[in-house]
Amino acid sequence: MPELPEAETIVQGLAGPVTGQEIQGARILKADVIQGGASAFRNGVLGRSIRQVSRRGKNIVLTLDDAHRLVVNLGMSGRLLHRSHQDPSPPPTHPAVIMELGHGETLVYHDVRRFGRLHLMDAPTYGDWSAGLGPEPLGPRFTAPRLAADLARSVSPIRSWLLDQRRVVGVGNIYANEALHRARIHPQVPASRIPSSAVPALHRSIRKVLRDAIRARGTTLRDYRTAQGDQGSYGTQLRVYGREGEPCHRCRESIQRIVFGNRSAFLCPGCQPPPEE
DNA sequence: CGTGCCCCCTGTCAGC
DNA sequence: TGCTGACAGGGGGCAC
Repeated sequence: MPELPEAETIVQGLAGPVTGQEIQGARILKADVIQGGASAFRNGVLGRSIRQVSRRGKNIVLTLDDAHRLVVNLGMSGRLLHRSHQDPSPPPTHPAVIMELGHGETLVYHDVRRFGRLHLMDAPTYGDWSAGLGPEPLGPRFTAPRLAADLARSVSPIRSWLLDQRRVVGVGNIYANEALHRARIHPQVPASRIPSSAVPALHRSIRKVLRDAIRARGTTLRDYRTAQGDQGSYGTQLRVYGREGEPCHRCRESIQRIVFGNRSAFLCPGCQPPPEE
């Protein structure tokens, strides 16, 4: 579910409320979301303070005062919610982990499908993990020349390439499809067959879609919520994702849905010609 | 090694 | 109304 814009929005909503707070209690209701064992997790977080809230790709990273990192991957349906004592909103329906912060405040990991994971890492482990991921698409190391060089080394369909977090982080199925439509590239074009002249447009499209989605506080299709439980509004700006049969805003042709790599891809057959042969 | 396919799990919705 | 199957923002594991 949540891609970079959703994770970024959660980080922005969480930083103020939880930075500096001590984790005074940890109730693990669904142990299968904890990577590496529930008791090690509980022992590792109890009594620690949250020093910083940040993000690596789609993952939310809580840096603790002993330099350990609590990495939260939201999977398809995960939410990371800050709740205060007098919170008027109804209590979460599928809490998996509840961390108590004192003053009646809680940090709740909520996940219906439980594809998400909470992983407590020591500093070296975090470094290794992060080093295995691709560049941040909104960061300085993600440049059009680097993208062109990286694309040239893979025969994967470009949509699959964009979803691979070792290549570039943070792009998921919604924003991959949106960026490819803007760049007028068919999702099944092999990465290495994208002409270098087309790479700057793809680079620009990826960054624009992600930035615009952050501004809209993400896309809520069903499960995603901000740290305060609110919905994101980028759904109204989607040009292809979920619009099968509706007209392309550019050329009025009917948006198509195709399936490969076990996932739906959405495209405009007028704007995004299929790869030859 | 790179690539593609299956599966993890629960909920919702369309079609019958 | 209720059943069945398809499908859903992700990613790990495994076969080739």
